[in-house]
Amino acid sequence: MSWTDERVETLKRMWSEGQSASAIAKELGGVTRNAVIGKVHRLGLSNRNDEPEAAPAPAPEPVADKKIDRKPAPAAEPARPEPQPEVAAVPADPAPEEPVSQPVFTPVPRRPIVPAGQPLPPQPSANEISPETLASVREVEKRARKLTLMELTERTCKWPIGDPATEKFWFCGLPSQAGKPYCEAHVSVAFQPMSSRRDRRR
DNA sequence: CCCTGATTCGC
DNA sequence: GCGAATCAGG
Repeated sequence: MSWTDERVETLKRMWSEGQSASAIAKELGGVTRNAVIGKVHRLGLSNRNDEPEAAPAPAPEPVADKKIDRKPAPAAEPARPEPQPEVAAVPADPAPEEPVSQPVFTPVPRRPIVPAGQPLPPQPSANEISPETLASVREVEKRARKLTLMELTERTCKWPIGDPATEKFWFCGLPSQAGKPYCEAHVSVAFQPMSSRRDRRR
């Protein structure tokens, strides 16, 4: 495969979208992520920042006859946001945040909103999940790999376990179902078929 | 071990 | 110019 204009265009587009080199390589086909990265560098767009502002400040230093020893160059780091893969798909909210206290001033600015200690796992609160399934899930969670956010991959179950406000928090991490964000057990509780309950005929 | 981008260097 | 191998890191 060669870098046709079209392929380069796709590369540029995806790269600017924050896609990873491997994802781009996969999309293009016929190339490895190394090839993509190599091309990216050759095209000079390794820096995924195109902020209109942030003028590099030319600072020509017109005066030449000033024997001032300049320091190597401050080189200010713009600090890029680095688009992290969204984990927003996390179901439920085990620890409901204290909804902003009244505009009235309160002597006690904050209270220990964290009961902590309790499992509180039944995420999909609403729906009815068969006790068997639930028990099965609880069982599976005992074998959770307890991964941290960073350790999650496309192939690990991203089901959160525990209370994010405490140390007792981690992600399931067991092998996820192909294409799904969760392992088999968690997929079963995450994706309810709209009418899990005995459909009442009209 | 999974993955990420960065760099090197023979082709 | 190309990209595999390698490096450095989360």
